[in-house]
Amino acid sequence: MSEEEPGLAELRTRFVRGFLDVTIMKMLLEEPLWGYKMMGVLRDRYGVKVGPPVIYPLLDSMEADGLILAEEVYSGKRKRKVYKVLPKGETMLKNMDRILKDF
Amino acid sequence: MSEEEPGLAELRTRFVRGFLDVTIMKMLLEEPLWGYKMMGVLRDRYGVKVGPPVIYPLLDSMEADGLILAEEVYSGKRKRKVYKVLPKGETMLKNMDRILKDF
DNA sequence: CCGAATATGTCGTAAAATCGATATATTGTA
DNA sequence: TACAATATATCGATTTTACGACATATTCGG
Repeated sequence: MSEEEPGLAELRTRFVRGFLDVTIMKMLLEEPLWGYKMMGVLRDRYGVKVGPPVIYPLLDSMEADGLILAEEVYSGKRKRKVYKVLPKGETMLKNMDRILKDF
Repeated sequence: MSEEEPGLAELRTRFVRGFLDVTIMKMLLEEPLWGYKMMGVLRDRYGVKVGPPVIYPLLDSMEADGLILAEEVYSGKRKRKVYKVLPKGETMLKNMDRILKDF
């Protein structure tokens, strides 16, 4: 009916995909998360489908960069790698805020 | 000397490259620009090198999408395609602002 | 006890982005 | 008059990124 607007949803998807690392760290400030849970939050909150081949290598590289740190949490025999943001990651988030504010 | 921080400059480059269309429209709100001039502004203001094979097809597709409109301006025999932002482009910028504000 | 959901992870290809090189023409400067 | 800068535009190869499909193991509900 209405002509397609330059979709808010599409822009948000672009932003989340383009700054998935930053988005993940923002999410981590709100609640403890592990890879599988992140995929669900990204789907439910942003409508962005992020699969295992995207999330797990990304989390590994972010940890290697010193942005986040994993802690292995067991509930029974099930292992979860719960992440938290490190100081370097917090600096990155502050820099991101500055860029977005200036824009 | 100091270890590399999660660079403000690198983040800005990522943002500009990832949202080159949006960045260009923001620039167009401030001053009239054409492709060649845009490359210089992007280099001088953001330190982002954007070459001809990137800028010209992008401007064409943005015009095809109805985001911007080109006007051919002649100074002598030299042709410049000066762009302005169309309503659809303004809507996109407003949506972008909303996303960045919510983030 | 079986299937769906949870949880992490990789392979290999397919799609997309990037970017140097090239092409053409005009204008300004030394 | 020759060279640098302005201005638009494309080709093609390389590099990067995305993503379906697969693999493995645990847990929970019916």
